[in-house]
Amino acid sequence: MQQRSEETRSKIIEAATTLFSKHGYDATGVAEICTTAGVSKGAFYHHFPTKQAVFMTLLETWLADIDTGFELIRQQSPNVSETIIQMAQMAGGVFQAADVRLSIFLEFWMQAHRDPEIWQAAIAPYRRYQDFFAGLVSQGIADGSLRSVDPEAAARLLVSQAVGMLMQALFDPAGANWAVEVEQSMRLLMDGLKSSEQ
Amino acid sequence: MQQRSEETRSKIIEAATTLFSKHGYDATGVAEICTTAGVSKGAFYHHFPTKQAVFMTLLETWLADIDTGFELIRQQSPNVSETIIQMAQMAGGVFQAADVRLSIFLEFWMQAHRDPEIWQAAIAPYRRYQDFFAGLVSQGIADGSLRSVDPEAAARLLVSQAVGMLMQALFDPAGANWAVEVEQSMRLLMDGLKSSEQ
DNA sequence: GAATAAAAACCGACCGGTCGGTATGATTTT
DNA sequence: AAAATCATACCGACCGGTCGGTTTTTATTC
Repeated sequence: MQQRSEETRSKIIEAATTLFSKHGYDATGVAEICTTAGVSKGAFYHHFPTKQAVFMTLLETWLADIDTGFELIRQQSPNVSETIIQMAQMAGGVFQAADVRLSIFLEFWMQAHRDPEIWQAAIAPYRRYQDFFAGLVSQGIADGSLRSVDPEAAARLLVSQAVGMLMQALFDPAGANWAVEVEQSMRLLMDGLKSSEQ
Repeated sequence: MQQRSEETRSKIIEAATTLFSKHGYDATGVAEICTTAGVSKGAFYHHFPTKQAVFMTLLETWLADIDTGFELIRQQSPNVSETIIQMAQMAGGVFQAADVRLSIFLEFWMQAHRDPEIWQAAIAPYRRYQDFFAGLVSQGIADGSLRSVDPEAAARLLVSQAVGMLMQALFDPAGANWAVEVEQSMRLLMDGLKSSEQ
């Protein structure tokens, strides 16, 4: 049994998660992670080859979470507009619960912008989301619920909206009740995309 | 004459601008800035009390630029939808020309998120933009060109869209011709906000 | 199941190097 | 010559990562 090993590993990840989001990636020292996790530096470098490796692990976890969440929603709701709004609501839930994760996304973007390895790990799923929404919009157009717009463009609109909201919520958390605002904005946006017949 | 003094100061700012955007704030050392600017460390700390002060100076410059740009556009174009789209186009211009500045905004957000001083310097103009667009939308509703929506919500939609596009352009510059995409998305969005009569 | 060997996990002192900032003196400008 | 401006050497703190050694777990043998 490697139970102890898994425990330390998860303790490291947990500590890294909170510290990265609180102080950022660069500002968080490996030593700090270790003390917070109640683990020695040796243990840290036993489990992860480098600080960046921890970051990558976190990233993969977040992305996987989002993927499953999206897929779940898509299966449950047949209506396209409602699907998208529900996804926004899910994002809204993330806003509230996870000050923790949110900053990491930002930090991650910074890293991705400079580090080719991280960029590769990120650009793929990112483009998947683009396609995902384009597919949703196409579906909506096909079933007549949405106006006949360019699905790619509409998808970019949706993704931009989500990203922008995420950013604002991160930047000015107290500026609004973002969980509410997200839904409101999303409905407004989807209203603009709805076909005039319904 | 303080001509020499001004020259060194501007050389420092110029070097800091490019280096911050290329490697980020943390990763850029004061020494690096100095060598790039062809200036000694003593000169640096004669002109700026701290590295952060340079950053703040840059920030104020960007914000002032945006402000004047917006005001200019608003004066030139009386039509609300067109005004907003033109602003988006201006943003598109920024996308292309200024890889330089773009990353700094992101970096700036990171800093702002942690440093109360920077946050204060940033949140004020940010909320100004929010109000600015809310005002524009109100104007559009009043003159009958826009649907009767909540101006605050619509403004948030617009700001989110701009922010989101900015982020995507930064994150995946080669993923699309963003100058074009921005206009397209903005038109799509504004179409959704237009009153049905025109 | 006790003993033992091998492997995995863990510890914490330590290293090379970097960084922001300072101290002090030289050089220019007025 | 006084004041502003710039150059250089330097400091202390810190950081990511290494390393030799210790403890704990697992596998094996009797």
